[in-house]
Amino acid sequence: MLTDAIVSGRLKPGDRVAESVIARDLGVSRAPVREAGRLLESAGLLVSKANRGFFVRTIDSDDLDSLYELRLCIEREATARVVREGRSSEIIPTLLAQIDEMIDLSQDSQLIYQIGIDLQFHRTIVEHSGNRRFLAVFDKLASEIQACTALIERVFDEPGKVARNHYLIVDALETGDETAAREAMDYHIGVAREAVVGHFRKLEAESGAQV
Amino acid sequence: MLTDAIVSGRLKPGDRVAESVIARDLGVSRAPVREAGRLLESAGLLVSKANRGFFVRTIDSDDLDSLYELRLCIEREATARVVREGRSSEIIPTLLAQIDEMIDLSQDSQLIYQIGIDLQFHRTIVEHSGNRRFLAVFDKLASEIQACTALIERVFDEPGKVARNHYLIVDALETGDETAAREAMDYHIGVAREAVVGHFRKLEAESGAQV
DNA sequence: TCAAGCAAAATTGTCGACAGGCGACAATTT
DNA sequence: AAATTGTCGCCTGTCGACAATTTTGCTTGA
Repeated sequence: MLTDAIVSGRLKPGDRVAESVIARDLGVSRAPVREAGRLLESAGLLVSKANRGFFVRTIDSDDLDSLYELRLCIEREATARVVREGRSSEIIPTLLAQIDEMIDLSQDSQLIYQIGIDLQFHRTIVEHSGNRRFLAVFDKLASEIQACTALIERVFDEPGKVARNHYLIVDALETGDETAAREAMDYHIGVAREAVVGHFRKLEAESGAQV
Repeated sequence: MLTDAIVSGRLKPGDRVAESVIARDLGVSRAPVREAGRLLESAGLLVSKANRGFFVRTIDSDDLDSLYELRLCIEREATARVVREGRSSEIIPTLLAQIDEMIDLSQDSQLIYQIGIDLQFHRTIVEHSGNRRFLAVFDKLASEIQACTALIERVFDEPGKVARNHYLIVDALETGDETAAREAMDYHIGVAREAVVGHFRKLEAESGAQV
């Protein structure tokens, strides 16, 4: 719904999301708002406290680091599976197109949208890993990562370089070597993890406590 | 709530769970039942279809296998982390007590309860891994695994042996070798995966299609 | 000036009711 | 006899209202 858009950018972590206010704004009853709230809660974007309502989820850098470690576990295996199941050639055209799009967006300094495509690139791989559970977990992660990166002004110093780094993954997929593919993804996510978590720690230091 | 108990045993996968019926039975309005339903949905025990309501989640053996592969990814790293963070000695007494309990239950042929403690054993490790995200994913997995194993009559041929196999994990934790610990968990879950998924495939073959 | 207590406002949790959608069954047609 | 259409009933999705709880703001006293 529209609520996603709101959470993605406008609202700050910790902000209260009163269901009665949302209901008034959207001109609907509170019931559907509640439903949507639960949905966003299970997506990890909101938390609900008893008798207090919904709040935009706060996240500290340690938690974000945990998130990236989980992501690493999933995508590492997913990438290996794509190779093992022989799905590489099938998805490489899509992946290349997504890299192109990232590069375009990096030139226009459309960082938020670039990260969106970035996550889609990774989703394509996970989607074709043949493990549905991986995809379900990834989708939850991705929405949180998107929300977090939206908070950081300059996530990457060289967006174009980040975009082009994805070629290494495609190259590894092309070799057909399961281990090489796994390690390429390992490295790739490790770099992202360091960059994003690092920026986030800086943000924390500036504004005190959790964001 | 009570709903958990119902799902855990009584209801069969695919069964419809009409919120109005539940509401009547419990003597409350439909609103709180809906809430609980959403909760169980996000726990992966129910699925909801538009305008049709909730159904007990069906699962096929491939999906169960995916579940175990995900579990493997998580627990493997969690175990390594416990060693790396030096938390082993702190949790070993708890783990040993849980193994004792499993052995007791295996002698009384209380298989369902034994599996409950089994999952608690694994949860203890994940809980102390220092990665909150691992625990969140594990808890979701665990409820589904418990529900699945409840469907299988004889999950393990030698419950006592399964219980004692956990000693190998504790031993590996004691060595303080990260790799050894990871591999011990790898092996342990691999065995369980084979057994549970195997039994499940048999169950599928007997009763046709998905369970 | 500040703290504590109290009352009013706002917000959530729950309720019963109504409208719309879906599936099942019966009636009709081919 | 099989297939299609029409009808009925049950269930969900949504609504407005009330009760319980929390928050806010004001008053009162030191």
